[in-house]
Amino acid sequence: MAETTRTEPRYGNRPTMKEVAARAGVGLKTVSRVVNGEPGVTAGTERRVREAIDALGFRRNDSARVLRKGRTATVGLVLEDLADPFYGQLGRAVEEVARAHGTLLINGSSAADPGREQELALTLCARRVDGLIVIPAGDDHRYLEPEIRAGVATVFADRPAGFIDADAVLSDGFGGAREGVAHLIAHGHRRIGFVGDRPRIHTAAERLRGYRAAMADAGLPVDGRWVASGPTDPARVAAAIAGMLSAPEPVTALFAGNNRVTVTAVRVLAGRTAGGRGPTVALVGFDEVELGDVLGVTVVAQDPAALGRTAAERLFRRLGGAAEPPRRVVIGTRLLARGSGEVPPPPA
Amino acid sequence: MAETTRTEPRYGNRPTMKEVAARAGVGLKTVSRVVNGEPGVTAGTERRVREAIDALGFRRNDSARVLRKGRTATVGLVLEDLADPFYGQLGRAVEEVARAHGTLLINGSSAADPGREQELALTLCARRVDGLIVIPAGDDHRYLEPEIRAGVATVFADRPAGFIDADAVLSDGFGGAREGVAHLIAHGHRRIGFVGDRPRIHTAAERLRGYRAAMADAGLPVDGRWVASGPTDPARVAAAIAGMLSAPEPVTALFAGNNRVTVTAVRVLAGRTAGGRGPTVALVGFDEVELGDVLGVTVVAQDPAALGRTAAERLFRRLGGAAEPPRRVVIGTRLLARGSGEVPPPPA
DNA sequence: ATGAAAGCGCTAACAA
DNA sequence: TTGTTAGCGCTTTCAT
Repeated sequence: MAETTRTEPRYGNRPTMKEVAARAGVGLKTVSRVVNGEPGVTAGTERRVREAIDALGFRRNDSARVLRKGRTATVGLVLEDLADPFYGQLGRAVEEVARAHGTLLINGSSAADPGREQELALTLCARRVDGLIVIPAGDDHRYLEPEIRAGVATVFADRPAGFIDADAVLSDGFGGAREGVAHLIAHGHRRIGFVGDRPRIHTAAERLRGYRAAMADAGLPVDGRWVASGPTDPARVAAAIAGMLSAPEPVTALFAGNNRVTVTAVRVLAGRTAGGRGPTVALVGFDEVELGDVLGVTVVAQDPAALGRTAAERLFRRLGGAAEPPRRVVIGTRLLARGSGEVPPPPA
Repeated sequence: MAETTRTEPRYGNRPTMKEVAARAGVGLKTVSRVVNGEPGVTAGTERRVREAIDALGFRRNDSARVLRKGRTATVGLVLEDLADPFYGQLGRAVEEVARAHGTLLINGSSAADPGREQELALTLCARRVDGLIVIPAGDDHRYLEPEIRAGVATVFADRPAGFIDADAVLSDGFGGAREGVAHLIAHGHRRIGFVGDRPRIHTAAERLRGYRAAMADAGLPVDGRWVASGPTDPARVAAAIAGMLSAPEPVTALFAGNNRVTVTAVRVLAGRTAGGRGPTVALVGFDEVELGDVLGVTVVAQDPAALGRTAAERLFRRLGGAAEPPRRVVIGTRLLARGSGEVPPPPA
């Protein structure tokens, strides 16, 4: 045989352009032209090439194309959990914008683990995504500096980047929480509990800040036992709520710092009412929950799709060459009064 | 200059292994060894290489690697809608299995459009995914034959493939629907409505078949006006339900063919009860809805995570070389009685 | 309108 | 232990 080295790859046994060219009796470049719809091929030649393509089941190898062209037409999205409807909606919105730009989206879950966030983001960079949208799990993003310098457009969503200056698209957690808590105060509550995520999470901290601001605005004190910040697994949340409600001076209303907490709070409060024990407790949740309208759950709604869409549009503006300084975009929230937040406190 | 051709790519301005090698004063292959953790490099050499890597901000270009190695360590997942919690959970389960196999998952939404399903699946093949999990939107998958022949392992999930013989992992829609409807019959209902998706969707057809089987088992007739198969947007579903309930001989119970229908049905029925008009209507839904437990919605629950996990495991078994004939795996459902399905019909 | 040659950044094979 | 060479499948450049 003629070859000196015979290395094995070949992806199963996929035909290459070279083979298509041989079969069609044309040059390699002509096949390339046909495959990419470039001009300069006569109808007859094109037909012969297409026949060879179909006969061989040829499909262009995009890895080789990418290697040569330098652009992958791919963007990455690092989110927290694909199974969470909030991120699902956000991701879907990003996907649609990417699609409109002829770009493939690769998304992956960090599972709220900073190490996984970094691993995933860097894996995507190794695959040479043109751009990256990150929903931070960690709070230090300096690891992305070399990538950004090398030209990977990067936008942060839902939470800002840590220790680097970059675009960010956020919900108004402070304003939303403040409005939600003020709503409870307006309905007569004075002892209001806050149950939210770990305070090192930016969104959680902002919402807690909004809670404190609303209380301060009304001249109300905040008892330390009314604030429960930590992991939002059902067990911990249920215990925290139970504690606040069984204290000598129990809270008469709850502000839930995210949708996981709201769901658990609804369950706990439903159980209390069903059992007939204790008075009805008012509830306002941050972020929407499915069927919240039917259940009458008052919430401060975010717009996850707007968050994703805005972040993606910003990313593609950058990819298009926009060189403005990094900006922070804040997306407003909406208070949806549905019943649970309008329950007055029991008469003293 | 020495070069004859100077082509431009270079991905922004990323250093290559060659440049790292030059800076570290070693050969290209030595850098490759360090980057890939291969043996045969002294500690001192390795240190110098690592310094060069850090100084230059080098990151291996996986496109080039893939081109050479022939395996991408990537699998694709074509699902219907990332924002739907059912698919979100399924996707997340696939992601975890892929991760455990050191593989990246690329998922994308078909938006229930067969054309988009095909476009997305073939795009993933062009990127040379090693394997593919498809949740069909269309019902003809012959377009995948060349890909499968070329070695792309393919598994279908939630719905079977059309016109090709391939692995499939499905929920027991027939058995689940039959059980759910039998449950309503056991509670005294004789006129039961079915609201589901378009019958050309395999899952929808199976569930409708289960409904008919349960009715037949009990010797009950099925009035054509009790069956509404079509798109499950809220408007159409609400209209269908309203029609069934306002007929001269109205249905006394509803079986909802998917979670979208269940949500709309809950809304419609809640509205009726709130208005005080008409009797309470029993409801059993196929597939879980969030907060369904709190709302007391009786459902036939699927296990989307099990579906995803099982499909992914099957895919990786194939990638590992398993050559068994294609198999269909059916995952059972569970009836969760929570109240709405145990309401008796009004006295005649 | 068509094709030959070079090379994208990496890894496999082989030599030193 | 380390380096050199060839080539993965494609696009770019330039010649015909």
